[in-house]
Amino acid sequence: MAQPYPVHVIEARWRDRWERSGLNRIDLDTVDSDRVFYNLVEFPYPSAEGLHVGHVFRYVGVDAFGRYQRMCGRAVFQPIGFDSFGIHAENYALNVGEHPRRLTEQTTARYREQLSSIGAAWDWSRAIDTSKPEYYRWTQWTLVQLFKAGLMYQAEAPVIWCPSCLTVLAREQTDRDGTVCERCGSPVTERVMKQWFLRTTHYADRLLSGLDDLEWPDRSKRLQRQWIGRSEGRDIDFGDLTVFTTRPDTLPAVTFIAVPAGHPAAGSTRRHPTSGAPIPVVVTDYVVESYGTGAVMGVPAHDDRDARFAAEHGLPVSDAPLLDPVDAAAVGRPSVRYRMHDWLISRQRYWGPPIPIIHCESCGAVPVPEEDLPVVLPDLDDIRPTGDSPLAECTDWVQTTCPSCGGPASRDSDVSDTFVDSAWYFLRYPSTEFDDVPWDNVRTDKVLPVDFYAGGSEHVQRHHLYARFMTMALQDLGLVSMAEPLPRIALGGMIILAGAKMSKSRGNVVSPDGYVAEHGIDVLRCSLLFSAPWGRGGEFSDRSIAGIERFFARCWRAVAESDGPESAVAQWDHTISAVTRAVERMSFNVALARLMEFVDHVRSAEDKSVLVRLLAPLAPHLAEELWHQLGQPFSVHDQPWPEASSDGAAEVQDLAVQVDGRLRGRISLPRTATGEDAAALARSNIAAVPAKDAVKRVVYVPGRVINFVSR
RNA sequence: GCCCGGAUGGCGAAACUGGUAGACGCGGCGGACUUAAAAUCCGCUGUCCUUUCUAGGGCGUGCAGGUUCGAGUCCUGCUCCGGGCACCA
Repeated sequence: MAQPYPVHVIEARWRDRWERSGLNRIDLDTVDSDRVFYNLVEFPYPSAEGLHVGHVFRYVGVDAFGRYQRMCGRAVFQPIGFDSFGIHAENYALNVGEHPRRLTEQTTARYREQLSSIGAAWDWSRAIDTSKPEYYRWTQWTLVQLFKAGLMYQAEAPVIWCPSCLTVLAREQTDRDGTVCERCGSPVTERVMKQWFLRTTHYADRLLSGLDDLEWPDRSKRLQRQWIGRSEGRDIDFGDLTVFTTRPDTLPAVTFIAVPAGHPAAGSTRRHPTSGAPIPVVVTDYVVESYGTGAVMGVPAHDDRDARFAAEHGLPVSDAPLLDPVDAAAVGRPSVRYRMHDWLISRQRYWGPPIPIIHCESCGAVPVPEEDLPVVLPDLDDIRPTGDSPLAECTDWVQTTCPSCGGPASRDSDVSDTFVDSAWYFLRYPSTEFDDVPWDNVRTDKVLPVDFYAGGSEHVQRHHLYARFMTMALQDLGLVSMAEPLPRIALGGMIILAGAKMSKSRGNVVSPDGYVAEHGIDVLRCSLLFSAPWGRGGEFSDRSIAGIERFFARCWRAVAESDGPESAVAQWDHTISAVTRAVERMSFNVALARLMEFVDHVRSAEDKSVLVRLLAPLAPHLAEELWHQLGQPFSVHDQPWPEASSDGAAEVQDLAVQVDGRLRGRISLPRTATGEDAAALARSNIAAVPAKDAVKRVVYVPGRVINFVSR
């Protein structure tokens, strides 16, 4: 469908002008802290398939929101970057036989181009890339700080191992409930290795209580609470064997103690702490070694699982009376357990920041001195897995001297989890030009916390939690002043195709490129935003494109043409407040609907700039062009957001007339009319309204309904 | 198993805090303009019944109840779809 204007010429022209004029950048040195609006969206992992329309949907919603904030007078800081380290890139590189660095350069370049083409007001001058030494230097620095503070430690832990691929797998790289390797289908095994952990459990209570004050979706808070999984109970000693229970009142009815296979006490007995009776310690398949004390009281009379197990194995059931609350509260010792574990950050992989630790026979684990950072990831030719970390093969790199004693030592050959990269990246954006500190405290205090963080629900348990943990830890170390970096989060909906999330492996990725080439980015932006509320998402469809193109053409003509006498338009107020409300709650579909209703009135309007300004966050290029056509100075995006001049109460509106709650007609009168006026008007216009003495009650809701109740 | 979200025309959806269900758009049908087409514009478009052709009425937001003058919205019990956690003591 042809537009009445040259779409691509206009879009290219204005995007170029915005970039040259620095429209999307703010001066962080001179800006007033109160005006800063840090509008952040989770930075993408640059995958090989390129940006798809689901990304575009998420990003343009965030962009529209940021542009709106800017017109409301905020100094919007809207950076973007690339989360380019990680297993996904590494695996893809292995599959196609390329080096991850080269592949990442390609995919990042393509992402940069696509992200630029969507017309979002990114501040590209502050872009970050987690796989670049100038970034991961500070990721490593952060780990060194945590290590020095005792928040990073090494311990033996099981990892998932694929005996066929000779590699450690992440849980996400397994199929069928973590039992087989997703790449080769072989059954996976467990292997115990020494690994690095961050002490997230130390912050469990603060991570939990901090949630109360956050402006997050209830869903997010619930998921994080569930993930942290705080559970209060008692530790009870059965001799040398301690159990954890949340039901100390059932202690008298204990008939066995359940432990997992391999437990040293399996097969023995312990004395019951109160009755002294011998209690067998039995192996069950339902006790988790790593939770609680790894041993559980078996109470068949009060627990279904214990009852089933007792029945199957001929164990006795006790009907001893339960303890009353006072006695129960005196049993054992109070104990709090968490489902959340410390964060295992070691990855026996290649494509990540080397863990900045040197192992020395005499000094133990020594952090790399800050002046020696970054520990640069060596450029290995062959990163195919051999059964050990790829970096361990690189002996020139591994062999080093101990920073503490100067003796021979070796570098840790693991890399850190990608989630470490993204746990602090929001601190880096405002300080990208500093190469002597990870972030400048004046900058950080001015710009953070993030005013609006737009993410996906897939990141609630991990990324959002790790970001909070990291910030709390850094606060305790005196390195940042805030505890909560992301006080306001909104979760964007996902765009799916044929019922599934878009991904290359499913072969259902829809690229924005074709649509942009054919219709321009503003049309794609608005048709995506029009098809569903931003927070919901849904099945991808290009059906709304035709409607958006017609709407744009009507906007163009409404501005370019005039008919009849020009007059002030009373309906502006209604439209302005409706669009404002819709944008505030990210319902851009409704904002567009209200503008569509209104556009034809603009032809005879005195002040057409209102339409153009309301359109600016949604269709930034078209609005800029229309603004220019109106003879207004560059840029529409610097203009104030229109304000409604009245609440519209005096306007004549329709009022529903009901009898006993059933609709019987409609009358028109201002919302300011009294109940008497409304009742009289209804009675004279609508035959179904009963006589006065037959009415027991009249319910009048101004502007909505008048209901005559006869029963 | 536990927790959560969702279900509204042919389709995407709207409905502020319990107050006119289906805004807006797509698609469809009919019409105007045109030699014709495209584009554009106008009208109709949940469903059933009655009709003096102008309307009037019944039903209708997954199902069954309830509260209320009034329920898509609140409550109870279900069905289906999506998501999270999962032998977590």
